[in-house]
Amino acid sequence: MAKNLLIVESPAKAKTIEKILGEDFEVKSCYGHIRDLEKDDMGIDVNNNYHPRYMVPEDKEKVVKELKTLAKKSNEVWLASDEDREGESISWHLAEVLGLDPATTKRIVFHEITAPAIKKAVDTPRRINMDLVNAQQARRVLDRLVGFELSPVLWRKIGMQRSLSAGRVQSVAVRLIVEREREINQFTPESSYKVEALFAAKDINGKSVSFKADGPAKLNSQETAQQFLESCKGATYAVADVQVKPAKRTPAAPFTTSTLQQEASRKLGYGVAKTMLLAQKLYESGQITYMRTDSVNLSDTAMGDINNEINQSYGKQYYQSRRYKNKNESAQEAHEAIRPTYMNQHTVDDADTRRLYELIWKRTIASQMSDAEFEKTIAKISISTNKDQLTATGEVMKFDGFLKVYLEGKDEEDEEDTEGILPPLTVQQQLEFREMTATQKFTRPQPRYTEASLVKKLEELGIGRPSTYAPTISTIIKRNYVEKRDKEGVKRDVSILRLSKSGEVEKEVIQENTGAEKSKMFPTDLGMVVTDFLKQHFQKVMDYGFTARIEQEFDEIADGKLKWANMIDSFYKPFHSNIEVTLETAERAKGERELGIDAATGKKVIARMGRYGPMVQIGHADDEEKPRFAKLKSTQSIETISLDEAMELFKLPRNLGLFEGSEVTVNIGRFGPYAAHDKKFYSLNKEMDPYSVTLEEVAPMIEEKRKAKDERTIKVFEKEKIQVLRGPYGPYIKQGLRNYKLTKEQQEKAADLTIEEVKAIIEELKANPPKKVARKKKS
DNA sequence: CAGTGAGCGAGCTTCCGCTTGACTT
Repeated sequence: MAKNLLIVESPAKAKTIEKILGEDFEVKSCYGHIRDLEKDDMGIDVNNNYHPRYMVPEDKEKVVKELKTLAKKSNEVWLASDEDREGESISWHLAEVLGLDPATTKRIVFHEITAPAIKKAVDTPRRINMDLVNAQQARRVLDRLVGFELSPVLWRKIGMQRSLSAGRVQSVAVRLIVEREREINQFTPESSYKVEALFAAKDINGKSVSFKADGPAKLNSQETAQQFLESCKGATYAVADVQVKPAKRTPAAPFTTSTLQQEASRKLGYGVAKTMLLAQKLYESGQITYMRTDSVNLSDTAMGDINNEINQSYGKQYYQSRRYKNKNESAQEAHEAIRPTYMNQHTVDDADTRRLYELIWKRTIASQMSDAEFEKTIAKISISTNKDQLTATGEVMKFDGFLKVYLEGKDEEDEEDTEGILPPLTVQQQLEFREMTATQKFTRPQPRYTEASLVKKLEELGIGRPSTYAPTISTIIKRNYVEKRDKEGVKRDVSILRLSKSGEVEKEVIQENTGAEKSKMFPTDLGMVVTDFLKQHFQKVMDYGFTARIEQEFDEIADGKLKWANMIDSFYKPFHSNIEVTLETAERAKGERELGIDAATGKKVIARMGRYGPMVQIGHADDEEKPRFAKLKSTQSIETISLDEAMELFKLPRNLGLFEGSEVTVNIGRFGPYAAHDKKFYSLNKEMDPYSVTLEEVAPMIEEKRKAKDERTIKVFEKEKIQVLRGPYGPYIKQGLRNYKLTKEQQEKAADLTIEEVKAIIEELKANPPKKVARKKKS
C-alpha cells in the first residue's frame, strides 16, 4: 500500500513533521521554489498577456526528479508549503511539475510545527488558491521586468564596471544610504548651553552625597549662559517642590528576523549575514524555530512552556501573559516568532551559536514577564537670586520584572540616560551648593545606517522580506554601491562655563571627538551617481512608497478583484516607454562637480566618474593641451573633495632622481604606493609617504627588495616566462600567476631542472591537479 | 600587478524571493 507524500519547503521541518504524522506519511522538502522564469527574453511574453515561461533551474533538477519518483509511488500527494503568497505559488509549481490536478490536490497549511497544529491541518485540507498564486506571479513578473530592463540602461548610460544592477528593492536601499550621507554632509551643528548644578545633601544614613540638577531651558548662546551663571552668584538654594510618581516599562515583543538582526547588531556586534548563519545552525539542529519570519506570535505550547519556565526560575510574580500584534502591515506571518524550541534549555553547547541562542532565549522569556516598576522623583529647586528653578530627577526601581532577564538595546546612545538616585529631599530644605556649569552642546545629524538599522528602515517601508534582508545588503556591497567601514572623527572645541563655590565664573575649553563611526554604511561615488540617475529618470520605481502601493494591488489580485496581467500592463506600458526614452535621450551620467581653478594654468578643475572610478581632472578634453588626471583616494568622494585636496593628488607621480643611472619615480597604483625603477616595481614600506619620501630612503629599500628577490630566484626561463623560486615550503615553479608544487625529489634538484622537465611537471599538474585537503574545522 | 580617463560596438553583465548544501581557503 503506497503512502501519502507530504511536501514542505524546509528539510528541517520535514523531519519534525514526519515524526508527528507517523507511518502513513512520507514527508519530503522541496527546498523553496522549484521553478523560476527563464532568463532569455526575460522569460516573459510581453506581447502575449505577459505569459511567464518557467523552467526548473539546474540546482533544482535533482530534487524535482526525486519528488516526481516519490509522487508516482504515492497514493496521494499533500502540498504543505508556507501559508503566504510565495508558499502558495510553490505549491502550484509543484502541482504543475508533478502532474497533479490543482483542482483536487490537497493543500494544507500551519503556522507552527506542533502536533495539534499539524494534525488539525491534515484534517482540514483545502485546494490551491489560484488568486494568491496569481498575486505571486504578478510580484515575480514585475520584479523581473524592473530588474532586467533597468539594469541594461545602467550598462549603457553609466558603464564603469560590468554587472551594474538596479531593482525594486536594492535601488531604494542604496537611495536611503545616499540620502542619509548627504543629510550628514549638509548638516551644520548648532550649539546651545546646558546648565547643570551640583548639590550635596544627607542620605538616609546621614552621609553627605552629591546629586545633579538640570537648569531651565537650553540657553542658545554663550552670552546668555554667562548671564545666567552671573545671576546665580552668591545665591542660596532650597527645595521648592517634590513629586513622586510611579513609572513602568514593558518588555519588547519576541524576535522576528528584522528585530533579531537589529538586536544581535547592537548587543553582539554581528552583521546581518553572520546573525542569519548562526540562526540557521540553531534551526537546523532543532534548537530554535524558523529564523526567517515576520511574525511576533508564539504557539500555545510555547506559551505554556514559557509560563512554567518563569514560574520555576523566577516565581509567579514575574509572569505576565502577553499577546503581541505585528505593527507591520506588509507582514505575511507564515511562521511563528523566533524562539527556542525548548524553553527549559537556557543555553547551548556550541560556542559559536551560544551568544545568539541566549539572546533569543532571554528575549522570548522576557516577552511574557511582568512590567518593571519604578518610582520617579522630581524635585524643583529655587534660586534665591532669580526666578528660575532647577530640576533634579531620580529614579528608583521598585520591581525589576522582565528587566531581571533582558533589556532591549537602543540604536542611538542617549547621553542623558543616567538618572541616578536622589537623597531624600523635603520642601524648604536648604541645599549645599558645590558648583554650577554651563556646557556647550551641539545638535547632531541622523546617524549613518548600520546593516541592521537599514533592515529596520526597509521593513518599515514594507520593502524586502525576511529571506532577502541579508542578501540585499550583500548585493549592494558587491555591486560597489555602498561599503561598510569606519570613519575617524574630528576634534572640536567645547566651551564650559563654571560657577564655583567662591562665586567666580570661569571659562574652560576642552576638546571632544565628533563624527567617528564604526562599521557603518557609506555610499560610494558609484552608488551616488547611479542613484541620481535612477531618481532623475525613474522616479516612480525609486519612490519610497512604490512597493507599498503595488503591494495593495497584489492584495487586490489575491482577493480576486484584479486580473494580474492587467495590473502588470498598466505598470509596464509607461515604464517601458520611459526605458526607451531614457536610452534614446539621457546623457551619460558622470556625477561631474566643479572644484575651482588651477592657479598654475588657470584651467578648470573638476571631479567626476571616469571609466575606472572617481577621479579629478585639470582642463578639458577639447583643450589643445591634454587634460591631467588623478585618481581619488579610497577615502575621498566626488561630493566632498576640496580643490586643495584635489591639487594634492596631482603631485604624483614624483620623480626622485637618478639611482644607478635610471630614474626612480613614486606613485600610488592599484595595490598602493610604489616606486618604479629600471622597469621594475617595488611597494613602498608602510611608513613611507609617497608625497614626501626621498631618494635616500627609497634607494636602500630597492636594493634590499632586489636582493631578497634574487635570493628567492633559483632559475629563470626567460622565453617561456617560467621561474623556479624558493618559497616558505621549498622550491616551486611559477608560470604567470599560477604556482606549481614540486615533489620532494624534484625540490632537491631544483637548480638543475631543464626547461623540458619543468614543462612536463606543469603539464602533469594541470592534467591531475593535486587534491586539496579540507582544513580541519575549528573545534 | 603598478594603465587608463572615449568609444570603435565583439560579448558579457541583471531582478526578488523561497530554500540549503557544494564548493574552496
